[in-house]
Amino acid sequence: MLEPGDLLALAFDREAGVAVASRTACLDLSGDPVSVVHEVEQELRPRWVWWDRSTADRLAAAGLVVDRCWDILIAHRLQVGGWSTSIAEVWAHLHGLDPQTVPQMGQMDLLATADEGHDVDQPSRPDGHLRPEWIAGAWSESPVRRMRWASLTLESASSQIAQLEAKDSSGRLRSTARSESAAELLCAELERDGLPIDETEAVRIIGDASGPRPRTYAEEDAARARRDHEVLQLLDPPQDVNLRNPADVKAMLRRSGLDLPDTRAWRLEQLRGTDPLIDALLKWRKDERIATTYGWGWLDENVAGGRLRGSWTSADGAAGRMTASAGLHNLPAPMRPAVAAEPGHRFVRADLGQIEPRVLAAVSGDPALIEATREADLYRPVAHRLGVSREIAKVAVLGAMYGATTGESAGALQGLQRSYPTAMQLLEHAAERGRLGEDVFTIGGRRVRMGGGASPDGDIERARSAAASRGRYARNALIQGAAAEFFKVWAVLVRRRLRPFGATVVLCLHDELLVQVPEAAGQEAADAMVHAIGEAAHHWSPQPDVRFVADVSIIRRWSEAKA
DNA sequence: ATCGTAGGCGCC
DNA sequence: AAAGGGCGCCTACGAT
Repeated sequence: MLEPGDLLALAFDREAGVAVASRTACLDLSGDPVSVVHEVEQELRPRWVWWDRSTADRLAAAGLVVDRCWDILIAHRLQVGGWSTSIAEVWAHLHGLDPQTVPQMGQMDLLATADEGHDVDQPSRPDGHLRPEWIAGAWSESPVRRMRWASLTLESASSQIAQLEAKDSSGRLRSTARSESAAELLCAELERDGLPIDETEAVRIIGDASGPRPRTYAEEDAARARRDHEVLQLLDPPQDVNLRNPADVKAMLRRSGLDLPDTRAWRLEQLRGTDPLIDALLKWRKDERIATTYGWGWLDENVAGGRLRGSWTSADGAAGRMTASAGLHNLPAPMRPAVAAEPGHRFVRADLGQIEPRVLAAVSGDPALIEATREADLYRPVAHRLGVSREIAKVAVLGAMYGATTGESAGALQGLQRSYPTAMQLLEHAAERGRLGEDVFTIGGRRVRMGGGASPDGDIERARSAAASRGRYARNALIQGAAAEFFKVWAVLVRRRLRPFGATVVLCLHDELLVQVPEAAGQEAADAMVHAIGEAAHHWSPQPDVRFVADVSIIRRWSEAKA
């Protein structure tokens, strides 16, 4: 029988059945696959191994909760960068097969012929590649196939772990692969559960911004024309301007005596109050945003049964941030009152404070910056040390991490280099690699691809600008990527530690977690979320003395959180 | 018609 | 205070 051990490969298909493979046994478990997995989870607490998100999705759909896992594709992407990959490619990689010869799904018919005389109950073909039809689902068709699939899953993970440890003896890569795997599982659950929405409130907000729900296309056009008219009526010689065309808007403003390089909001915002046209245009854009992106169509398409659902990826961004669709990551502030805990429940919202400079202190090991993290407001000691205002210090630190070169922060940059040389050197080194087109690596071991080096010929100015852009990108990726890794360690710990309270994570937002919890458990859950920060830092931070802080509140609506 | 790109804005 | 990094999603537009 199965014994307590670390890795336990899982071939799970609710309809077909379930097989598991450990180092000592391989079983096709008959009966109810859901209760079987549940029992094994409770009794053995294994680290479940699977190939990709499809297993996480199946577990989520079955309502199964497991804690520890290893997602082979997630671990692979961590090492090769943000490129898409597949089971077939990772298999080929692990077995030293030529990636060019990986069979495609479209070739299945041809392969079936070429396969004649071979045992199609074997997962791999004579040439060593995995059978595409197995990957597509044929692995689950019989007990023997399920067991073979579980076995090769375990073998693949084991050899992947061996390769990964040979590359990184610190164990950091392995640790990142674990937390990133759990984050991928969390994404499957976020996708299934969605974010609680008070639909009545959502309807009210959308109605206020874009007018009542149109019943016909004509009504929709009329509402659109009404919004446009608020701006166009201010034009002295009456003109027909397409407000949705930036070039037209720029020309319109020039005719009104405003010559601007572009029409971006921050630029117009500085002119607010100087010209009614500017104010009207800014209001038009806010309303237009709600009407087009977060209006009736958005509500119909993404909100159902009191939940806003979108797709979640755990590391889609270049530097490994989580991404989400359907507005989950960019819901305008005026719409946030619609995000409301369900009856009898509360949200616990926690966001990591000043996460990027604290992460910079951790990954660089800069002693002076580590010292600054001891303060709840890190920018204060930095300002004191530089002899500048807090605001200037903040802009300078952020500018150093984003690659700003001009403006007020440029002066303070000198001071940063003198006071925090270790941190600044780390950033500068990353920027230099980026300019040269060389990949950089986050502290957790994620490869960030720089996509092609310097172009050999052509416009020198363009090449210079592209190199500078890559430099800024690399500089930021190191920090943003590390922050994303730390955040995910925290998020998956919260998922596990808060489960006894009946709490579920309902939103992950780069440095912010929103958890829904039964009303009575609010305070305990909030305390546990704060405690999990220290635990996450213990797991993740290369520097034990770096302090991470959070702002936590127990609220009914997302909008109630502090500004 | 369908595609990719650019400008723009929402959030972090 | 400056306008730098990331993503998703909108519209318009030029190329195919």
